[in-house]
Amino acid sequence: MSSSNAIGDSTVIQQRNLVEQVADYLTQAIISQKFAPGERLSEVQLARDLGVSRAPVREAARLLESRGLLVSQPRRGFFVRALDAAELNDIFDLRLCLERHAMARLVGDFDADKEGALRRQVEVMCEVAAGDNESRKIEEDLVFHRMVIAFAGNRRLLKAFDDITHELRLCIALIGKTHADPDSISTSHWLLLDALASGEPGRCREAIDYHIGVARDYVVQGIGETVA
Amino acid sequence: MSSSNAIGDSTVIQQRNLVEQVADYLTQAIISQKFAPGERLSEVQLARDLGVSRAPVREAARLLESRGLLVSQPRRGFFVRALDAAELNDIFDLRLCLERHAMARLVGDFDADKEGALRRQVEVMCEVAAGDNESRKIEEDLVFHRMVIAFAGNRRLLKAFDDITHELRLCIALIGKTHADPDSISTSHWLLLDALASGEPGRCREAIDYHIGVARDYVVQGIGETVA
DNA sequence: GTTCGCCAAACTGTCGACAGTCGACAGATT
DNA sequence: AATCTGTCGACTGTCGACAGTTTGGCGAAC
Repeated sequence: MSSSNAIGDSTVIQQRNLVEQVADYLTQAIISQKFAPGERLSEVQLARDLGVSRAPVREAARLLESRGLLVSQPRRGFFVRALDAAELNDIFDLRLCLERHAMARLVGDFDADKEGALRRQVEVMCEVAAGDNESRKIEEDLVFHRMVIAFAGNRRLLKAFDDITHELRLCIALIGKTHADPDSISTSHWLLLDALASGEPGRCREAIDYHIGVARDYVVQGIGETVA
Repeated sequence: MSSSNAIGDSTVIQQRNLVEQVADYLTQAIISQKFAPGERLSEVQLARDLGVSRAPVREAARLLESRGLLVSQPRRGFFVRALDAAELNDIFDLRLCLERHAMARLVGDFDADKEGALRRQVEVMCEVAAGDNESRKIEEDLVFHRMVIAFAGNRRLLKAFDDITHELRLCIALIGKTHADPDSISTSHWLLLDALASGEPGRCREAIDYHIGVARDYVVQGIGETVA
């Protein structure tokens, strides 16, 4: 495995699709704010920097466009997606829509296996929350929510969630920090688990509404500070 | 000036790039069953047939992949998406999830303008339902549901709906016919309108659950007959 | 008759190149 | 001084070509 930050250092990269590698590089660069929101990306320059031709760069860019990390203007090229407060609200509203549905579907056939798996994941999140690896916290959080949706049994629903996952990473990265309080994260997720274990759809809905609402308010407030 | 970027009244100079044209061609070919589900598509052959090079064909294929009309296997190429009953169920379940949410959001600020627009669309659907242009029926139906979601005011939600729209067209085309009874279509949509106009979230949910449920059962049953 | 291995054909992944188009800048004009 | 216009540079859209891989068929071995 070669270094992850640069693709075309000195060794030529093989085997894995160039498209995927370029896509990973671009994703990382966008998430880590190496490219500013709204910045224009030149295909030729990217190809030069990464030591590949324009074809894989174009395909990777199109892939990231479909994931909402880039936007393209005809004959002008690709730009890093810039999110405003309204778009952010929409994303979290859609997330709420998907997770509500998943919780409702899941509470119907919740069992010990699923509960155990989710419980272990929350424990992992608690461990990570103590440290200062911010991106790891985000990823483990997303893993939990993805598990909930996966357990709901609708693969197309899971795909829809994966689609907005990249946008979630982007907007969380934009405000530069996760939830301030580590305890609040864990308790919030324990509440989701309790609601599922209770078997009551009403409690599930309350729990997920509260959970997503807090996350949305936090991010929207954060983006407001960033802009202002 | 009334038309600064237009020549004449409605003729806008727009040179559609080859990618879009190829994408449209492929979409039409897939929807109209010109390509069988699961069939492998050769980039070179498509390029030859369409008189273009492989680059636009590849990009168009990638676009259709992101829309769920094609699937790609590394180093093997693109295949026409084949849907089974389970995937079909998942798609309609996700559609229900999205439309429920949109109805709930929309019923909050439903007004005469929106009601009028939706009413006119249903009337268009009634006119079309009398004829035998099947694809037109499907399109006008989708227009109605898209309007509902657009009126809900969440653009990301609308994008999620647009994403599954292509898959909906595909699976409706697979069973080869729309709802048998023209009257049932119109009444079913009038019910949705009445529910929205009533302002009661409960009635909205009932109406959309019934509406999508009927459509799903119809399609799932249809695909069962096709396979069996 | 079946299975394995090899070979040729076709295909995908990637590359470099060309042409048309867009935006910026300098010069001309009012 | 401000605006219009012509030119220039850079970039995207598209193309044809090459290399490595996959595929399907044919023949040999069991």
